[in-house]
Amino acid sequence: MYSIGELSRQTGVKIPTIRFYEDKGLLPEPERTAGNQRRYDDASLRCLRFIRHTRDLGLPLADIEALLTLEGAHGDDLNRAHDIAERQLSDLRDRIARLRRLEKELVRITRACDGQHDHVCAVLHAFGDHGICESSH
Amino acid sequence: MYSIGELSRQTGVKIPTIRFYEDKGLLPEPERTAGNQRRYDDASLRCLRFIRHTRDLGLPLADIEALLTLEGAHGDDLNRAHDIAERQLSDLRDRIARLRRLEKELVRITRACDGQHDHVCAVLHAFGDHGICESSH
DNA sequence: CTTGAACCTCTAGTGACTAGAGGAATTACA
DNA sequence: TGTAATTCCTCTAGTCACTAGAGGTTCAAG
Repeated sequence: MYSIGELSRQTGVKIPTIRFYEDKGLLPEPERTAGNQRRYDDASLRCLRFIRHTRDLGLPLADIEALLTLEGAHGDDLNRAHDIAERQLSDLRDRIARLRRLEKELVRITRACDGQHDHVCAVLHAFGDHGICESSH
Repeated sequence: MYSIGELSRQTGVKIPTIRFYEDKGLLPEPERTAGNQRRYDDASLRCLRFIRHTRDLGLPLADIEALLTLEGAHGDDLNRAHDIAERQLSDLRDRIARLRRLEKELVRITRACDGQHDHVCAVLHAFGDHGICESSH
């Protein structure tokens, strides 16, 4: 049995966030002491680790909830879990591609006035200048 | 002179968002018609395009505001603009590196049950399994 | 048995919008 | 000039995923 603080230490999830997940129905309501404090078991620990990990992967809480209700599912439901993962992957690839384009442009911008800022810095101009960049974003 | 709708069409920024920027002090308060509707000039249009573009680059509104107040600045202030751009670039590179790691892991996860979902889908297991992945995130 | 750390609930704030209600102004066309 | 459609106005509240703080209670160690 863990207190909320211990659970927090074990998982790296902050205490208010744990309570927030409980509130949202992602984490099952734990037992309580006579004094109303939360006491968690290993199932809760695993569940919270699952949430933490999937959050780190960038899944929104709604998707995580869907996955949690699918646990131990069979047949079609499993396809749904698979779908969530695939959709997530393609989202991720989009995000990466987009950021790569922006990186290029930021490089251009910072180069624009590297070294001498004599009079008018090109950075400000470059920031505002959408026309220069090759890709529309 | 543009109405708010026209400005929105020209820049791709949604109407409520334009008003929101004005509220936050990013966009100067425009003139109004006798009937209290906003009328924008080309300076506003340029300003909004600047905001739009820098937002697309991932800058938070606070940084954008800082850049806007630096417009036409000299000397040390220009270094600040440069700093904002450099900081933004390194943030961006961090984000990209992180997402690349996550991509790898999502690939692993989706591969885990490609094809046959006979009985227990490995996706769910893989999502929860933090130990498998090479990098801690 | 006392003290200090950890816990409780509840409200409100963050960033960057977005949606909707309820009403007023503008524009297009007859 | 009339009227209907469209656009605009302000204001409030909701989104997501937390985070911070107030004010009070309970637990664990010495």
